[in-house]
Amino acid sequence: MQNISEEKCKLVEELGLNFEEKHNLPPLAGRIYAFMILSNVEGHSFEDIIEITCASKSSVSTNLNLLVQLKFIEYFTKTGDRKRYFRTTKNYLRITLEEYLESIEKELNLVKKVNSFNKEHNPEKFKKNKNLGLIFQEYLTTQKENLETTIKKMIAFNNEFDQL
Amino acid sequence: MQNISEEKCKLVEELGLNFEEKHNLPPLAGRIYAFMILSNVEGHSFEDIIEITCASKSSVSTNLNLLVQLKFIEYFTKTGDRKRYFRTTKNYLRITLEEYLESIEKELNLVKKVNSFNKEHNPEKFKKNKNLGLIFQEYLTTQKENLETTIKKMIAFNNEFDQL
DNA sequence: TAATTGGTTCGGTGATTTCCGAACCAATAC
DNA sequence: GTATTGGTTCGGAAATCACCGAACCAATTA
Repeated sequence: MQNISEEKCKLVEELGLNFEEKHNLPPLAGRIYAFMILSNVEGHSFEDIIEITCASKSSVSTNLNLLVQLKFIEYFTKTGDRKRYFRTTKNYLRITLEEYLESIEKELNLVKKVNSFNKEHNPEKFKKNKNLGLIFQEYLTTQKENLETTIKKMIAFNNEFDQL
Repeated sequence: MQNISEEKCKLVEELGLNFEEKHNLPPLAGRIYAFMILSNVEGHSFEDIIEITCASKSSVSTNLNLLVQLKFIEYFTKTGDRKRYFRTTKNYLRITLEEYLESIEKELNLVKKVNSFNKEHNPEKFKKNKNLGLIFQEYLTTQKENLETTIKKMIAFNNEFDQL
């Protein structure tokens, strides 16, 4: 991290680590993405990012393409300029939530499967843990609903914003 | 996976993978834990687990100890028997939720930090995304509350159960 | 045509992870 | 004391990952 304030640098490190974990990104991708979220500039060139992250051309290329492919970032061009400029996609928060939603749905299915497996094959155990299992299922369902309404809110907000 | 039905075997694989991801466990630990959750028997010996998982003594030892240390499982002994018997801890669901809670709290803090950073350093950007940021923060807060009430419910249920 | 720019692809290296086998240790059985 | 049982510890092998540099390519400029 060059030429950026210590505060920003630290926050990039922390936020980058978070993306790394939550979205299974390579460290460099996490840092690039974190940097963009904390940046005011609308569009960073390939070169900018090399300089800022102190990484090699090849690594930056790979990781930028990964982020584009996963729709965390997008790029645009300027006429008469061969460079590509990168920025976070407008919907990055929504994409994050949609990812969570998918993962919660997967877990909810799994929990249901486990519950029904134990109900059939280990009835004693199921009886003993029945209520806990149901509480957990209920929890996941609530999480799911919260996610769904939040995503709807975000979509509504974006639509409203686009019409201005 | 030896001597267990194909259905159980598949579910162990799936559930194990889930634990692996969600709790950052080594694959073998995930499978051991998954197997125990799907099992009726109250207490599996070291040998049982070696046989079931088809893993080496050393790996099983390491991973059992890891699971004990993380409080996913616990062991007990029988008088006149040197073996240790392992079972899932009674509170494994609650522990899972408490882990989630911690991770949500961390994320909520981070989001607040990012919001206040952008508010100070990138006011334009902050203004544009203000509402989205707040919606996200609100979402995290709701998740947190849901977690907290669920944990309380589980504690209450366990207390009630213990008194029987 | 030759040189430069913007970026990609490929082979390899160092770090990390997961598991194994062998040696080992401590408690019990003979 | 010696053998067996139950389990731990240690060194290393195989697999995976993140990153790098060098070679490369395609479009533009000189």
